[in-house]
Amino acid sequence: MVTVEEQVNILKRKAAEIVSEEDLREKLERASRASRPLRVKLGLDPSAPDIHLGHAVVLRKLREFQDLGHEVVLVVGDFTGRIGDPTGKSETRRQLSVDEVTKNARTYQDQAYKILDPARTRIAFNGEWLSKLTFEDVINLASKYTVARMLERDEFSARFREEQPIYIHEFFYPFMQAYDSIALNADVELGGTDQKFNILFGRMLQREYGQEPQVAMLMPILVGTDGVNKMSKSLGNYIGVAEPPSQMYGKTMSISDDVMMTFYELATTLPDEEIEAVREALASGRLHPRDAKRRLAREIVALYHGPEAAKAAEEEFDAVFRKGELPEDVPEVVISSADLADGKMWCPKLLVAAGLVDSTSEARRLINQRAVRVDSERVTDPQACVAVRPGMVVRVGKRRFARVRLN
RNA sequence: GGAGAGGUUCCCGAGCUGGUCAAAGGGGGCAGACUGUAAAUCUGUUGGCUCAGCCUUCGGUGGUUCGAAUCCACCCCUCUCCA
Repeated sequence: MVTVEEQVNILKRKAAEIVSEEDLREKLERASRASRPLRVKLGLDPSAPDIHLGHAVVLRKLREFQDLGHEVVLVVGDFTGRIGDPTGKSETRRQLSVDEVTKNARTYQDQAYKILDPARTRIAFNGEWLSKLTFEDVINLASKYTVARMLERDEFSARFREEQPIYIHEFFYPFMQAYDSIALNADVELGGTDQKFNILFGRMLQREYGQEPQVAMLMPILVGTDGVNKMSKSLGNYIGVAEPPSQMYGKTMSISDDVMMTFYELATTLPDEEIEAVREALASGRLHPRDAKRRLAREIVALYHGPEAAKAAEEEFDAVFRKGELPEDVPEVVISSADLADGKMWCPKLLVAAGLVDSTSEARRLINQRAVRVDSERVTDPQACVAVRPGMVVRVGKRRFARVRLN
């Protein structure tokens, strides 16, 4: 049996903030005495089902709760998703159909189980309770908070200051998320530090509804591969947990040295001492940053695909990018022989057909920029026609490849 | 409801005394050089089309004109102030 103190120590590791640690300890104590697990909640956005290393930071913490015997509830925001959330400006976020939500939730679940223990995970859809609230209920909820306090939220205050529109219904998102906590009677809610407002909101609302407030556990936000913005699907700077080993490895190698240690801390499960050792070796110059990053990439791939795959990914990476060889798994594209004239095809057209570029205009530009190769022959003339042979490899830039198959 | 400011290409943001505007500049993206597929730096490119030309773009719809992102009318949307 793990003592409460030990639990607290495990759980606070790597957390950015806990509101409050005292509450957590108390809840753990009571739970332990009553041999009842804590109910730990995480909300999911059903519109972007791909889980990346940023999510993994939070999921891993959830896993720790599970390993200590607690219960995890993943709340799929199907209701929230159906309403559509116009964050930012003009583009109203697309409303999702019921089918899409279930499909996305499924994908999410599959990916999340790479980290979580399915046996101790419960999935809930918030439409289950939110769709039942009456207008009166909603008004009642809304009466618990003031506009001024709502505007304390960073995102709102910034938009207000910059005279950007804030729609009334956006004020309801914190209420919805908080109500989830009430509906579940959550003991703990996890999230990134960017969720602080929403999660604290849950605490306040639970108190209003006579529940014991949940503990807010905030995990650090992982930066994306660009090293600047937070990792997110929409920014395209993410490494997905479901990505193939070679991509994971490559993407990791492309992050900047500056954020490498952050990745060591948040994206690997290495013990603190190991990470410290790497940091010191780097600082003293004993370790080449490239080699530190190679190790990082191996660690990350191994976490999701196993050590074998990590090794293979490294070998392939070396072959492709250090020796300039072709990757093993060049995606095949089928070209219809009906599109050929005399066995040849206009090069820009070929690139479009191969799905390597979006338009012939783009292809022309890339050819002019000497970025296009057919079987390692550089194409320099945008007018060029190339003889299309099965098995030939078309390449754009360093990382876009396609192997041609006829018909 | 009234008064004012605004809606421009992925984003920010010029242009708005009508043609020389596919639209300055910056950011981001992509590509090339240099490298460690790092960063920094330099260079090119960034609507589409078999492309020295043509086609579609500047909130929407109509109009004026040989010609409109630029002028006019109406409409839609955002922000500020007043009520």
